Amino acid sequence: MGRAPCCDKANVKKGPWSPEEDAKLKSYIEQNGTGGNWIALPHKIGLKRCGKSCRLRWLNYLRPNIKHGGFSEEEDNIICSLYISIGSRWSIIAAQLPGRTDNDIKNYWNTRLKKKLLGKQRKDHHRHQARRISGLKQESLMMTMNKEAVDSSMVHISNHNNTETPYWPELPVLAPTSYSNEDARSLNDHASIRRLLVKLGGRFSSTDESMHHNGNMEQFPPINAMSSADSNVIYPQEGAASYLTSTSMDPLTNHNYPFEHPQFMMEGSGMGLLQGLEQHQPNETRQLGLDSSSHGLVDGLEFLYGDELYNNRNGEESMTYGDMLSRSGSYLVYHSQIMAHSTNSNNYNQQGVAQQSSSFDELQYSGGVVEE
DNA sequence: AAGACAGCCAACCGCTCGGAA
DNA sequence: ATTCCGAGCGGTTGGCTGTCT
Repeated sequence: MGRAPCCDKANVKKGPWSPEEDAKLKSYIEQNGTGGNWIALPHKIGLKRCGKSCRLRWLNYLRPNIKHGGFSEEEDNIICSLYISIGSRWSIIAAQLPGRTDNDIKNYWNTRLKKKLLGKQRKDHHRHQARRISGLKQESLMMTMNKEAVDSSMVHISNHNNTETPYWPELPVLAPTSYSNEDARSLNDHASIRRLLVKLGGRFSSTDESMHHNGNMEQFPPINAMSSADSNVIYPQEGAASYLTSTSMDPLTNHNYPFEHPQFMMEGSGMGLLQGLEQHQPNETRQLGLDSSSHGLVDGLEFLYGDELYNNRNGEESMTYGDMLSRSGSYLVYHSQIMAHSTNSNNYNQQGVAQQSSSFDELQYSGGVVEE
């Protein structure tokens, strides 16, 4: 026997909302809030609508400060990079874009962004194909060697080259907003952030865990350790230094991204990454035993890495796929922090209005040290 | 001018999760 | 410990609109 419906389908109106219905719902919620019960709400105000439908209408359309359409380039970048990091978790992505709803972003992705990226990919595919081939054999060997790490869903955060400023897409500054004490406490709650990341498929391995004492590093060698003689493995540092609490530095606009100070590694990030990539290159990423088809991994990341990736293939300093993964993993961590922060700082008032706080200032985590 | 097609987006559906009983 | 139920989420659908032929 199936589950009982949430409302009487026969007496419920479907389809587009009329202005009158909108007005009724909006004025009621603005005056009284949702009352914490969407199912009962339509009966209270005499709407022949399902509670779920009311909730959706409010959240996606009637709620104050909702933006529709007109996505900026910066928003595009955030959506794309988060999608690659975490996949289709639209609510989390939406939390990073004030005024945007998950539904809006989902629609935008499905109708425009995906095509935009795939179009670019197809175009660039032909342009770059020849260049790829030359570097492919060596890279695929490395990736095969790293297969075990990937199979373990592990991307170990490492740095391609400490002295080199990597190319990262420009990201918008998320304007700091004020916090209540409670918000600040919650933001400083490492455990809650970690829980979120665990929930998202990742794992903190921070200084309070035994990562750098118990041989985990050996168990999960850094993915690019074999791509260079001096594996720039970053180990967590004892005596955690606050990174983002330094006030003069904007954590987003300069290049001192959190992943330059990683103190943790992520499990599952590789799978999240690949999950996202599979949308772009299903056949190729599916074979992610990372054989010669692993160049598919690169496709779809071009917008993150620019042509540098391909251009470098001609030079001596060519970026390896291991580097790619490392950077991607770092980027994931970076975004995971955004997510963690967002989740902890987003709260909803009684009316369901998102109280978005985007400051990074309260998000503390320990710094890292690079072993050369 | 009109039919076909594609794109877009609001809304629905069904599932999972978590809290309350 | 179990069941129930509402909230929330992501995937999908259907209809409207614009463009092409």
